Amino acid sequence: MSTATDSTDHLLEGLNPSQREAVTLPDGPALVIAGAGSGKTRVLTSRIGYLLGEGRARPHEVLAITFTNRAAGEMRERVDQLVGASRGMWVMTFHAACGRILRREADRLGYRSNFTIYDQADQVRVVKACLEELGRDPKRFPPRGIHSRISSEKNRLVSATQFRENIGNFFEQVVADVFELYERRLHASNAMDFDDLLVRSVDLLESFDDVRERWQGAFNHLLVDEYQDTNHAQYRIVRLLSDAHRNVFVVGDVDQAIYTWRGADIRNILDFERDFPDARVVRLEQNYRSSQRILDAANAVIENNAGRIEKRLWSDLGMGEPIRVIEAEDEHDEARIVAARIGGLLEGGSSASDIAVFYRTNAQSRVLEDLLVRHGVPYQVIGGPRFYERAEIKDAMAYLSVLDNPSDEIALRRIINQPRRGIGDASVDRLSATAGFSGRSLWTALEDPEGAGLATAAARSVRAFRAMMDDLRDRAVELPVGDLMELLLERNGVIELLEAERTIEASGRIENLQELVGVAREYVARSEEPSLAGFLQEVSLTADADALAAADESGGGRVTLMTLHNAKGLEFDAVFVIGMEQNLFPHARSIEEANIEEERRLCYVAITRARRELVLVYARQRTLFGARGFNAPSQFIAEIPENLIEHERRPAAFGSTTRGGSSSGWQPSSAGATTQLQGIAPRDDAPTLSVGDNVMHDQLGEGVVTGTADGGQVIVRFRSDGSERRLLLAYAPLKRI
DNA sequence: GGTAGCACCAAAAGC
DNA sequence: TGGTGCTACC
Repeated sequence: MSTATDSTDHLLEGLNPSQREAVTLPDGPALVIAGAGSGKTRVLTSRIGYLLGEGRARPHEVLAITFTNRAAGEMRERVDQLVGASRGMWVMTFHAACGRILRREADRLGYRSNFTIYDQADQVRVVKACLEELGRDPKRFPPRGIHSRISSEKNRLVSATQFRENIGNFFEQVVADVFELYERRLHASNAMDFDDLLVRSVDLLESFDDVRERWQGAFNHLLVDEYQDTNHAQYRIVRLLSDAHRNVFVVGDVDQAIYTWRGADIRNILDFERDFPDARVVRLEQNYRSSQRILDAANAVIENNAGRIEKRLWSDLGMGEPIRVIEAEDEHDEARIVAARIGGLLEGGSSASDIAVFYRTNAQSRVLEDLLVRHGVPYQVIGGPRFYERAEIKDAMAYLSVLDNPSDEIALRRIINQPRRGIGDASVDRLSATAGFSGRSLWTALEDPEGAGLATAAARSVRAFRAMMDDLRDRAVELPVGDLMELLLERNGVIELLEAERTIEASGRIENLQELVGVAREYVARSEEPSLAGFLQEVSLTADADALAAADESGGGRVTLMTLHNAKGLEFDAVFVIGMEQNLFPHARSIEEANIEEERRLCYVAITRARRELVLVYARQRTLFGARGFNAPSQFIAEIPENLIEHERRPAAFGSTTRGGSSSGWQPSSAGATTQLQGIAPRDDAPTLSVGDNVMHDQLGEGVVTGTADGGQVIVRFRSDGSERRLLLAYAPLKRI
């Protein structure tokens, strides 16, 4: 019998022997090799519960690291369900944990604890500004490229100075110059980028013995999920924080490492046993998700990779259905096949939410969406524009950033003339230059606009802006952040302006802003110590507020479309992978860069998402970037043993319009309503319409006239889809209602 | 200061 | 093909 006491018995119920072994391991380093669908989250949460139940750790002594906020939230929830004790426990991402540590120790590094966190767009903007200052042509040196180089150097803990010592060509020379300037600018703005959160934490822990000891003592158990996704900086943090107690419990799967292109270093997991020679290693190979046939396919494919830890998934769910491989004529045929098969599954009683379609590149979703709409299949696309990247949200957040940290020049520049208040680029440049001369911040320069040589009108606007911000800063002291947000939106006049616009887009923006106020209120209600800075920190580390939440809540009853990368961690009864072609998947770029192994891992991830049914589709020809091309079927198809596959080949297409029953009644809608009406005789009973009239269109439904134009044109916004169309009065089937 | 037109480019995306 | 970012204009 194990040493489990009554309080921990229930944590081990239903675990298989390997899972149980992992959960109950003694203190010391541990590596859990967790295959897809092997219950790793369960092992992690049970392990935490077990440590608490055994009295080996108190909640605040546990640091559990995940890679996404979502995963952190789920883990916290499951720990709560298990032992109801996640309060005070650090269950969060690397970035959030580092941010928290850095806020407390900021002064050691010459930062103020209210430092701002720049997101990707901010970072690129700074790079661009640096290039301009250095007089480098952004065409020859694209800011995004320079930025990504700087970021990858930082993730490898290479400083600007170290980088300069090893430059080999002119491009790197420019990168080195920008790198140095970029770091100085961020520091001057009391700002950190995402990489800084990790890099500065390493600096902090390495440079200050007392700080290191304090944080090493703060936790006595460190757990890391998705360890194969750690980059070098994160690896150093794990080492630094676990050095004293060495209770480091990492879970991962090399075969699911699909993020090396963004800095993840699989050597971290491959070398774990070298780093910790006394590490206990547990393999979780029993899969609770898929049929054996699906696992056989996954195993066979991944065995072609060299750099891996030997592992073979098995399941007791039976052999299941054969894997279907289908040849399509082109991407339209492919979409038709998938839509029809999905239709069949739905008729057979499957739930749409149990079905997913994966593709390598986002652009592939479009054709399929068309077909699903025609077939009346409800679907959702994961990915796309994110809540916190929308302009109005970023503007509102920039206001908050300036209120909290007026040194944040990027944020200040963003809002100083937003909404328009007559402070143009020229004025801002003057203010900034004046500030630069006297070594002050742009914010300080706003106190004396005349001193910077601004004209009276501009100076007045600057004073008014500064007065408004000062006032808001005063209010920020007592006002909860939700109320503060509401107040500033009222004061800066954004809502009023949007309301005046009276367009669909504007009311969408208002809704977004209201949602943001709601998010802030919700933050205040939920936090132990709500603050403006805390809210900013949380938001800047959250990128996906709506996309994934929406997937959970409104996702019921919808087929899910997403990229292969987004599929990690999810599972569906039926999985379709489209675009199974050489050059598309594996992607041409990966082939060029000899990165086939990572693409193969992506394929492994895709296959192992399926519970019962897996359909792989390739097209003989496809239009890419406007050009038609032929590709061979993906090499990964050939890597699946033939006896697991059932091939289906459609008879050669005769002409696409006559195929597919449910799409037959559909009429293609051409781009503009005016062209659609070509060849129809003009009518003479056309109504006279003016702006504001409500109208009815035979095909497009109800709408409102928003303008008129020469040649008898009328501009109508339709209620059904919010689209605005230019119609010819003489032809359009319109009547006033 | 706003936008129409045009040239250019094109993988994936967490924090 | 379609989205984006810059220039040239109003």
